[in-house]
This record gives sequence, C-alpha cells and structure tokens, in this order.
Amino acid sequence: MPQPENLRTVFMGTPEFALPALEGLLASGVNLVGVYTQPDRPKGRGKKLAASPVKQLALEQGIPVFQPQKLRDPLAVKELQDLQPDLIIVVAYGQILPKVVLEIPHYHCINVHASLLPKYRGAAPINKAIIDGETETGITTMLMDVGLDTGDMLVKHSLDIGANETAGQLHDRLALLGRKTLEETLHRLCAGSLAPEKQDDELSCYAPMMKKEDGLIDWKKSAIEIHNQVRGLDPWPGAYTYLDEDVLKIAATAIDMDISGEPGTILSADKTGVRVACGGGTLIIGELQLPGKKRLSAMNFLSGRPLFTGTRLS
RNA sequence: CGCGGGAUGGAGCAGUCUGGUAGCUCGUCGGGCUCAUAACCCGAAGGUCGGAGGUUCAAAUCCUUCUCCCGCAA
Repeated sequence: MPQPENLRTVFMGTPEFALPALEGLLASGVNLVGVYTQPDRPKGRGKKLAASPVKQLALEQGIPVFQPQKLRDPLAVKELQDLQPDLIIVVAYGQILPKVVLEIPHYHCINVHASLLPKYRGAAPINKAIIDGETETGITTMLMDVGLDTGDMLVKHSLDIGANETAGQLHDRLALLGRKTLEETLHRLCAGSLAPEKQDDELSCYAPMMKKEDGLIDWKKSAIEIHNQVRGLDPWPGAYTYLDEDVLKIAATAIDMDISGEPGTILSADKTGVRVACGGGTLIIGELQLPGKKRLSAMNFLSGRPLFTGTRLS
C-alpha cells in the first residue's frame, strides 16, 4: 500500500468518539477526499438541527461533507464511487456499510472499534464492558466485512478499566487510544507489516445499543452489580430508581459489603452519601438527581430534600 | 412553535395560589466541649428575592415584558 499522502481517503464517523481518530488522520497527512457523517438531526431543547461533531470538524478543515440518509441508496453509492477512494476509515459512523460500499475502495475498509474483539461487537461496547464488570478493554482495528464487527483484526491495544471509572471517562480514554491505534494500523499497512487475524466467533459477544430502560435499578441485585450498572451508564442514559413517584437518577456510587437490609431500603443519608441496602451488600450513592433538577452531591441534595432511614426506593 | 422545571445570603431548597417583620438544612467565621471528629453545644456575618415596567397604602408574592439556566425527549 502506498504512503498516506498518496491515499485518497474517505472518513466515516459521527459522534465525539470519532474526533480524535479524524484529527489523527489530518495530522498523518492522508489525502482526505471526503467525510461521511449522519444527517443533521433535531437536537437540544428547541428542535434545532445540529451538525454532528465530525461534520463540524470537517467543515472547519474544509473537507467535503456527505450526509446520505441511507448509504446503500444507489445515488449515495454512485457519489462515493466518484470520489475514487483508496481507503475508507470508519469510526462510529452509525450506519452499516453494505457489500457494494465495502467493495468501492481500491485497498480496504478499516474500522476502529472500542473493544478487544471478538468480545463486545456492536453499538455499545464501552458501556457493556463496564456493566459486565470487566477490568480490561481496548481498541481493535479491523478489515471490515459484511458482518457487524466481524472482520479480520489488524491491531489491538488494551486498557485497564478503573474500579470506579464511568463510561464517560472510559469513552474519552478509548477515543484517544483509538487515534493511536488507527495511526499504527495505517503505518504498518503502508509498510506491509500487518497480518490480518481472523476472529474466533466462539469467543464473541454482543453489546447492543443502550436503552433508557437499561438504567432501571433492580435493588435485589448485588451492590457490585448495581455499582457497575451505574458507572456503565454514566453519563448516558443514566441509572435510576423511583423515590415516591419521582424518577431519581443516581451516580458516583461506591460499595460497602457489610451491613444490609431489605433491598431498596435507605439505611442512612448524610453528607457522606446515601446508603441503600441491596440484594448483597450496600450501595453508597454520592450524587442524586430529580426530574428538572441537576445532578447534586449527596450533601447538596439532602440540604433541599432530606431522605430518611427506612424510605424505600423502587 | 416538541414537553416541562427554575432564577430567594456561598450551596441546596421553602415561602408565591390566599400581597403586609425574609425562613429551613448545610457551608463560612468566632467561641466552647472532646484524646479525637465530616460529631455535639453557643454565637455571628452574609440577601436591593434574575433585569425592566405596571397595579397597590403596601409586591419575593398579582399583571406585562426581557435575559439567563436546567430536566425530559431526540
């Protein structure tokens, strides 16, 4: 494969996660002939159309932006063919590339995925890894095929997950590692020193897109499981329970194995946190949030809304 | 016009419907108690109640308007 500056490259990505990778490509000197991103969508409190982070960066850099509703639309395919890409690089684009698109570039379609494949294929690998209590995850680059994250692997780098790390924090670290891993992948592909490795389907598992309901806490679970759920869904979609009729979002949890009680019962509430009995152990909640309010530390929350021992959360 | 909540000492809230002395929890500062404390006791400071206009003898509270913030949903 030729050197980067001689590669007509198309980048496909949408959210913030893809930004470091795109910045890396810009820095590496590849010939970026186009950026694909999801169409502008209504966003925010009004209903204003908002450009994706990737689109904003591409516009700043003066790179042509394409936003087909459906990539497999014949017109969109034609448009992509006309760019005559040598390479397509996909990072959290949000659309599945059909076979006809995968066959367009002269060399490869490369994907940067936020897990140690074949584990956690799919849309939410970062969240799922934390929820499952994994202590290690990483980035894998692969040659794309028609399956979902099933292509042959190129470069893999791992990262330890902190015991209290949130999905948001891990997301940011993985995005940076993604850039580094992509740069290494390109470098070695150009040098011809990379041997694609097949994925072992037996070891694979999927991380489906997170839904709002995934945040509902089942207090009969152990404190550790709930702690993992809380940080795995922080900052989005957030873990929640019910206080009377109100949705109560919780964050910044810690666990304590000794005392317990009827699951969902508040054992104590003071400036150090709100302790709630779980199916096994106690969960200490450091931050809480009621509808219409912002997330508050236990101390601030309790100043305006005292909680009492014995109150049941559900 | 997507739905909704809010702006009150440094923080979080109550008070607004039913106008009439600005309140609660916490923090801060000073003092005390204690081997000790994110504990407890005593005391103090700190607010033109988001801005402008109006109604009224009187407005945090009622009316008009402006600005800003936030939750949901996407």
